[in-house]
Amino acid sequence: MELARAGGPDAVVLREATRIVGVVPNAAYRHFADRDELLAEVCTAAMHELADRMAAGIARVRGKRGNPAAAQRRLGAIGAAYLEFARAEPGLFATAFAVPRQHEYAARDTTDRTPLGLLCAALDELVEAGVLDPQRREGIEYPIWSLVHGTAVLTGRGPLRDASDAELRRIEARTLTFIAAGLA
Amino acid sequence: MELARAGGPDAVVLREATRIVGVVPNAAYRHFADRDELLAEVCTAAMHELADRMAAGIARVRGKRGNPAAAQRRLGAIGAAYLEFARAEPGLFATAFAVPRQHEYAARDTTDRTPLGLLCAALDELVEAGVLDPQRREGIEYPIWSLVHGTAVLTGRGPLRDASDAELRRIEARTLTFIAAGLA
DNA sequence: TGTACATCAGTGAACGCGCGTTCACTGATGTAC
DNA sequence: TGTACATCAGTGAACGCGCGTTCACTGATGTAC
Repeated sequence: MELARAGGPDAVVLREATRIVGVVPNAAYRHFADRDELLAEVCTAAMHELADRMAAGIARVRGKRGNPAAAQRRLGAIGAAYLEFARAEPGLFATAFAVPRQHEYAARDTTDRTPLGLLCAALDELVEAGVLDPQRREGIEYPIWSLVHGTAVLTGRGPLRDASDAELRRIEARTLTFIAAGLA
Repeated sequence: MELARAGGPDAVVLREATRIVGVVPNAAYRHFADRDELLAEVCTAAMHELADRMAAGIARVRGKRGNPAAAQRRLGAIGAAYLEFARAEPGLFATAFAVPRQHEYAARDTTDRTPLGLLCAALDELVEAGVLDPQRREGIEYPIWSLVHGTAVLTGRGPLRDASDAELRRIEARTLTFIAAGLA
């Protein structure tokens, strides 16, 4: 995780990991079949870290379930936490999306706190609160996820990475506004 | 370009490139300062390739400038070309976004066919055609770009990569619909 | 209560590999006088 | 018209590096009888 945090998935190097732990390189093979398995576990952990931060963002919003304003703020908190994680931890963010496949962590089951699960729950609440038309609910998690993810990628490692903090904030704000417009 | 097409930015290996050309490895240093400079040029070329395909998609749409329906179809063609490129050429797509910074290719100047430039031009036409409220025009290229890019990334190398063709088509369709909703 | 044995994390040494990069060089091509 | 010289793409040989991975091993810990 230390390596991924500092340098992304490519920095997850088996020998270096054993060095950090203070152990001889081949000792790693007691715990992982090979380098790929090590990386896969780091990726999964990074994805959980992201989900945890999103869940924390949601938890910080007061207001009981079903309240329209609270439901909207919860959705906003999800997006904000996602973007914040990508900005604060670019290495972990890149790593989270480097290997694992969908079924491993994007299940709709919300109990295991996956990013997609949390988003779906928030959207369901929005329907429940009467903010989002039930007819528009199905599958709308994908464009929303894409929008936030795209913003994170373009402004992170992507072509917009050189934007100033002010520009960045404006771009992120527009992203969240656009989602609101798309839901209305 | 061959290497990037097949394996993304990491596959752009100096020695392998010289092997393909049929030349001794150090001959490369007659043309590039080092491996990074080689990669940078490949990235730029990949980005141009993307822009070219987008431009070709636009050109395929009939209807004169300012016509509302044609303007909308042109915007749709841009998004479709972007997603099509990401799907058909995942290696080049990843490479295009691996290194270059914004100012090198995302200028608003439309004459040099950059992705952002083409998108902005299409949005300007949408305003001109009376489809998009001029007040909403400023900066709206960013969420739109993010949305399409996010979809390309999540369904390409990302967690949604295992989706079936049918699911993929549905996700892409929802992406374009969401954009339309966001513009209305 | 004591002994034999299995388990298992870690050791030490070594492997082959492909990489980027440096060096002094050659030999063809074009240019100046 | 011919000769001297600069330019420059490519050569051949070598470097050090860090990587993932394999091998036979040790030594502590826990368990069965």
